[in-house]
Amino acid sequence: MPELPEVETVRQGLERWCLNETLVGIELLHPRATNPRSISPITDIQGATILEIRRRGKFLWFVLDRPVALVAHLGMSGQFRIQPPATLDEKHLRVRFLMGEQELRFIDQRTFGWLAISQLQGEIPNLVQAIAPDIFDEEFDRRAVTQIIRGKASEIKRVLLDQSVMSGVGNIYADESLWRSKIHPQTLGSELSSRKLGSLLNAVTSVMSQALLEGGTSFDSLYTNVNGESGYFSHSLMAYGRENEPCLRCHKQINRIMVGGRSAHFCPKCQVR
DNA sequence: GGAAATGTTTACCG
DNA sequence: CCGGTAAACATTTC
Repeated sequence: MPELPEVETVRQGLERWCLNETLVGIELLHPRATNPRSISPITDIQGATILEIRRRGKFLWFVLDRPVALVAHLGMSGQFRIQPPATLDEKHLRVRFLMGEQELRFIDQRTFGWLAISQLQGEIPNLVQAIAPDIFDEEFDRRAVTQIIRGKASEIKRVLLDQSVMSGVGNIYADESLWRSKIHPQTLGSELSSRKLGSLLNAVTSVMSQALLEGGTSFDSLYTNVNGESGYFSHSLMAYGRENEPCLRCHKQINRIMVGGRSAHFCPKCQVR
């Protein structure tokens, strides 16, 4: 469940089920589930109590009754699930956390996701320090981000995916935001006016807010909330995954090109360079 | 069989 | 330092 609305959906589910729970048992089932930058084995936090679940962009972390946090990134296919201990192990179960009544399970088919123990530096774990605030963060500075983007000689789609500029936007919401604000994905950051960037940031906010209300985007059972339920936003996609289908504004066919090594979907009539 | 998939990091080149 | 590309990670699906 990888972009901001999906990760926030997971965070809310974890908050509902894990707050004030103590991790009485931890079982690691796959070596790649631990990020190499973890300062200690995940099993070291056995006995810790979860006080808070926080998020910045696509990164989640559990605040514990200890000076370290448990950080998680879902990568492409990571999931957290809450299950009764009697439930059969999922095929790609990577880490099991035994809590009071339930198990918290980290499941990940492609193993690009990971967990890590990280030192907290103020509010933010060390592993998340290089990640810029996302657009819903109190610390998000619209004016500063606009200036950073205008200083980039790089294609706007790449800049949107750059988590050190602003975080949380991935391939789906980048395409959707550019479609909504009528910007061609290969327009250079330096070519965009502050006004145009204002409408882009508004589009990022609105598309991700709407997706969050619908429980995120799921194309299949790989992307679900902690109860295994899918979100509905895939029905609202205007550009992503709609190659050769008519633009819902002007009816011209949606194009797909590669930008920064990722697919970019856009309307060649509405989104001109 | 080939290509692509909601992501990040690193190495390398200009 | 900046920007761009390719590869790496692993599994599944079309």
